[in-house]
Amino acid sequence: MNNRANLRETPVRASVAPRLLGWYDRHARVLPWRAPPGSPPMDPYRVWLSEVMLQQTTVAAVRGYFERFTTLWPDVQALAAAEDTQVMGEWAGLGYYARARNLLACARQVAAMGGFPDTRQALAALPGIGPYTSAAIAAIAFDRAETVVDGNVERVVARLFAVKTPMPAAKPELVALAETLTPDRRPGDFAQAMMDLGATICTPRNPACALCPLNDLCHARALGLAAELPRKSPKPPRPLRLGTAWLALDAGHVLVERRPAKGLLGGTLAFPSTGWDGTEHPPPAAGPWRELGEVRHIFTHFELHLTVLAGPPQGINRGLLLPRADFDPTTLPGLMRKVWALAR
DNA sequence: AAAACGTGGGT
DNA sequence: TACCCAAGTTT
Repeated sequence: MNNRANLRETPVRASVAPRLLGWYDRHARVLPWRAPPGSPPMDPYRVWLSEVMLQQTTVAAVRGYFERFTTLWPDVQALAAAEDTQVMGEWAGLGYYARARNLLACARQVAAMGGFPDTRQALAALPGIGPYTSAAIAAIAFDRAETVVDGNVERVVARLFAVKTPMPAAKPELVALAETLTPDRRPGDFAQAMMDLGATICTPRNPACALCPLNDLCHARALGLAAELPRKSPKPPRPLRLGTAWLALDAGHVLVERRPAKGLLGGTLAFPSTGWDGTEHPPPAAGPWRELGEVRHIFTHFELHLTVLAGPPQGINRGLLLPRADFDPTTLPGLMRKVWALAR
């Protein structure tokens, strides 16, 4: 019998959840969207909002946004009634703007339904809620025994069972293994415990195995492989793209435009620019233009160098000429904040 | 099913 | 500096 089959057998496998829950009772991080261990579940609205914000995003980055959103919109009905542009403006800087568009679409569906559905399947039918988020809301907000698999859980499980298959090919195997660990009692706390363990102990590099409540069960540790798992396939190189942005402004006005709803920075407020894939666009005003400088920005799949030109807001052929008093640069995405910073 | 989709912090 | 990574989803 190999090690993995052995670990799957009951006594060892069944000890994971109690062990982890005991650790969580003592070490759970305190977070604004989280109920204390063993407490009644948090409001589904806050669970959902935090989970969407946390998709591919750090806890530190989310805190302020979560605070502002819940202050502005204390429940899903309030959010459903919000203006699209205000929600996009409040999301600005957090990234992955499809999340904001889906968030609002989801809020409106949920408000129309009279509240959040309480099953994973029904949750997964809503915009912006996929396999991870549906399981997380079902487990954390509704106490359902769903298995929640994010990047942390993948790493913990890959190490616990010493899965050497590279990601992302290993994903189905890791999900199946994770399912064998999910307890019927306190599944929400268990899910958060797995994620906390991955975030604080079972970290990508330099895992703190000596502090891990599961260290004596961990096959990767026994094999001296903990820090090397999960393995990953090599990433493709990041290409460089070039473009131009135009800052048409004077003492009283700034020219901006709303980007198309789909695609990169979809639905966000921006300064007019060329496409960044070689697509040319004419200047949005008559000029003359002078070069302010260059902005460099790293996206997930390419690097952008944007030449920024400044000129008077005359002979305008597109966009929206905003009075400076109505222009708030904090409603711009990160790239466009860098462009604006050049003007000051 | 591979690629698109942001950003900031850590090493 | 360069690269990795973070509570993924959509098409």
